[in-house]
Amino acid sequence: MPVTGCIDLIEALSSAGTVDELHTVCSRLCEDYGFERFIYGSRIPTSFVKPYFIFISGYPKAWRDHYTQNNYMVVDPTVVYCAENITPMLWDGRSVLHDPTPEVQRFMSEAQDFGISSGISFPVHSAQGDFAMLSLASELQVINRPMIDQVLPVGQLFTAYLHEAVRRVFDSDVLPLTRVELTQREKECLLWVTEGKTNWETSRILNISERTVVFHLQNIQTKLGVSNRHQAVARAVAQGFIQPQFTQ
Amino acid sequence: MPVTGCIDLIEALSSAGTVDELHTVCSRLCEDYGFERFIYGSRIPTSFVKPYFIFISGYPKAWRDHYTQNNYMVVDPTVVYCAENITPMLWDGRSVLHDPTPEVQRFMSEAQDFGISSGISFPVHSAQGDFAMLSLASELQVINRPMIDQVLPVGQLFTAYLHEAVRRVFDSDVLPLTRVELTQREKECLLWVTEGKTNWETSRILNISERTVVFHLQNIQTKLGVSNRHQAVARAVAQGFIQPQFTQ
DNA sequence: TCTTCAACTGTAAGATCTTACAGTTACGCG
DNA sequence: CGCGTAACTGTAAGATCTTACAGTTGAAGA
Repeated sequence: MPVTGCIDLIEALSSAGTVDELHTVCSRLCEDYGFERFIYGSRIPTSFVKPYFIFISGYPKAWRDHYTQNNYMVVDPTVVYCAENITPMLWDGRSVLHDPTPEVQRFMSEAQDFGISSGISFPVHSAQGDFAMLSLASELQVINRPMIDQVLPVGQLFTAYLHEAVRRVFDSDVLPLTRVELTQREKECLLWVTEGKTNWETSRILNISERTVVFHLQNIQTKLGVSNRHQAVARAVAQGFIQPQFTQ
Repeated sequence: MPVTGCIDLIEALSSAGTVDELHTVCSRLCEDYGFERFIYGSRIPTSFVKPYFIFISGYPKAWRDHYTQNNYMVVDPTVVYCAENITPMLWDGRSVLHDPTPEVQRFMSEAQDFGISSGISFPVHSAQGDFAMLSLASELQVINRPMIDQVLPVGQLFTAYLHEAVRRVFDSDVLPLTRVELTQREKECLLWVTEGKTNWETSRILNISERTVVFHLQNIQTKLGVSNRHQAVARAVAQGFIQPQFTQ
């Protein structure tokens, strides 16, 4: 059934330079694998209370508006699932969801009114703390297994490349996501903070004065634009500035 | 070429209950897609300084031992790449790596002495902060494109299911990774700490006394088994106990 | 050579967190 | 009705972080 090779689609993503081009590639994936609609969304941990969201929507505008107005992200079972998992989720009006709450049932039935009846959602989580997902949707009441089996591997890979492409496009085009760099020493100081060490303890570990530890941590706070050490730790960990060590 | 369907392999993962069974499924993937060797590894952020590692190795034992003794995780370009990225990495002795350092060149040549010459590595990052990767390796000097194009989509999906299965097996079998639960209120308090708020500010936001904020944060520290608030924040963020909000 | 930057250091007042003490209230479950 | 649990509250001493002041040193690049 697929007329475009999976590799071709991925190359198309890599060479896309605008959101519109990405939209087109997603539409092609949809068509090729027998779905009518798609939507991509991602959440960037610029803040925990008010993160930054990116959407590329192939869903009906009316449904998107309704969705946003009702803050359906917290209800949508595909979002809830994908935020916690790494494997795809199949969904349709009935069988797939385990004991849906009335709220979720209402949500699914409303979606169906807009032609979003069944589909598959692919989650992605990045080392930089991004959460992204791509949903492919169909008007079919019940999910079509053979169709799914075909799109399953391709979709998972595609979604990873799609998110990578989105970040590339947004980092160059749309400004609000500025990446800062921490120096080696700053990361070292921060590492020991995440391990529960005090300034003094860290100074002994790194063999520098306590004042210098404070100095580096102050610089981190300035660079990250945060108001205290707790926020700096949260931001740095969430965005992958420091990762668990490989060295034992 | 693949004799086993991709879906069958994934079902085999889901029904596996031991590490040995997972090992067998990975071997089957290898065979089916024309690779000789595989290795799966994951890093669980139990601590930033000394995280917990899990390996399922289909690599020669001698090479594994040599690798561990030399702490090659910090040199291995596939690990370095996968720790930062979400898309697969193709590798072989020459072309694929951009300006390898002498250290990396030596590493690649040593690997080759053990029959690890080229291959593909699939990264996975989970919402719980796990980092995992699966490498499929071949003795071929130069990477075989048609072979790769076939395994690319399947490998990405398989790796996600593999990691899920590994966590399932380890959570039930091997004890050291005990998951704790934070209450709703505890998460709320922690959320505002990650946003840089003081105890007093948080108390105003949540409409409780400052003492109660302290109380919840103390409970979090006890539950997570950490020594202060910074470590609690780092651990909670790293392990996905709190995620950026979906509600605007 | 001049500039930039990482890395480093000291003092001190004030803000905030940590820890120890000792409780109350409301809810669900057996 | 007892038990466990989430959620809540007060006081106070001591530990730790934050912010303000004001710098030096060495290496890399223009």
